Amino acid sequence: MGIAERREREKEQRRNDIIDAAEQVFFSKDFENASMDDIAKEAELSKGTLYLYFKNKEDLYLALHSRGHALLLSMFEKAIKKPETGIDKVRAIGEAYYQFYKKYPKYFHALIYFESRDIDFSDENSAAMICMKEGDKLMDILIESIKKGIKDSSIRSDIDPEKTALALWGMSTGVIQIMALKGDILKHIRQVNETQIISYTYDLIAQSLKKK
Amino acid sequence: MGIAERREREKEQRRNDIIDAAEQVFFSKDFENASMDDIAKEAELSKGTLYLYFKNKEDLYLALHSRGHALLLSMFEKAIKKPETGIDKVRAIGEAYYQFYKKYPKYFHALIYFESRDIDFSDENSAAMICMKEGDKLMDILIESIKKGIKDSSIRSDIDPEKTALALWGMSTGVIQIMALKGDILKHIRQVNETQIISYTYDLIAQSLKKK
DNA sequence: CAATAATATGACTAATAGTCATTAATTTTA
DNA sequence: TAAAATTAATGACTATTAGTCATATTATTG
Repeated sequence: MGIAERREREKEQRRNDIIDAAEQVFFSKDFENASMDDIAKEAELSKGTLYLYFKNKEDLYLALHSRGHALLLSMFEKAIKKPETGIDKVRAIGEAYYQFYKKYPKYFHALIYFESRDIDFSDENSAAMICMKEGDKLMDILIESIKKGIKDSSIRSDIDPEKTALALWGMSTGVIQIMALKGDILKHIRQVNETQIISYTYDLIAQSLKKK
Repeated sequence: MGIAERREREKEQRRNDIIDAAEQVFFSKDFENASMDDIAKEAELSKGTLYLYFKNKEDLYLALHSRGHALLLSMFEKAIKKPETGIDKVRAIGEAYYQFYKKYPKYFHALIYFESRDIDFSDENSAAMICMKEGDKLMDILIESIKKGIKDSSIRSDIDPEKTALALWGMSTGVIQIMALKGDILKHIRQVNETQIISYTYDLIAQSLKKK
């Protein structure tokens, strides 16, 4: 059936158009200040139509979250290609994460926005759950790089790859987040610069992973 | 003038009563789902009165943020008393931070909630700015402990206390935050436990600070 | 070209942040 | 102490907006 397929394609297209519009609006105002009417106007659709494609405002925002994840994932995949050793791959992932934040600060913000909200994960097929699983792919890349590092002896063999990946993930997110929000003020109050702090932190972390 | 003083006291008292009510409501529902009408009812006041004491809903929430900061500060101050060496003080601060999250998860949430929002710091005397300065006190304790560690040779002398404190702050917040939000699911998906990850992370960090 | 199915619409509802004219309570003054 | 003045409290009201649903439009099919 060619017609059914075309309709499916058109539906997907429209869905994407809506996300495009949402991106425009969510990125110019923030989640709270962006209204569904704004997005509908931007998409040149009625508000009701938005709700045909997305359960609610949060669901639509999570679609942006997904785009951000996909973007970050591709950056991670690219980042681990060049470095030879595991430790260098890990470091490259960290660097890619920071570059992601620098290039796409709004996407970074979208990612962490939901990290700081209590989300309902009870529904196995909710958009939130799908996001969670996407995040897992990022973790897997990190875990594999750590394992590689243990094998090639660039990383201490007594560390646990999963726990370490989780720790690295939390630590790097935390530091980038603090700089994202307070970087400007910290530059005034203390004499520190964003990039400085990030690479300083990464150095600290790398030291504790490296085989001596 | 005794009367003016009493009025001042009464005003302060009422302000606190409102924060008490807000705490009840914000901690049972979350920021978005708690309404000013709810809080007014809880405080047995009219909604208009709330706006006599607080500029807006965010301002009222920031009052909770302040309480959280004060609580955390007292825990930090207590934590650094016992340990002798600087590195042990730093570790004790980290432990206190985690204990704060375990004991007062709602306060922890209130603290990080605003870390993930873009806040307007343009007004020097805004509640947000005051919060920011309170956070600085926490940083100072950390910085002093690191300096102490350098002096007593428990911490490497080639690190920068300010940058390190900032890095530690971001890292520990990030890890606790990830466990706060996803700890339960991670327990299912991966075989990791919250306390485990936190102490594992702290060990990693401590290793990179210690003098070898 | 009906009849049917799939999409889209926007007026409407309910909820709620924040305001402000009015009322109540307290303090000052004469 | 009683009127005037100041300060505090009220809640009806406005504006905004997430989400719904009966109706209208468009596309498909027999």
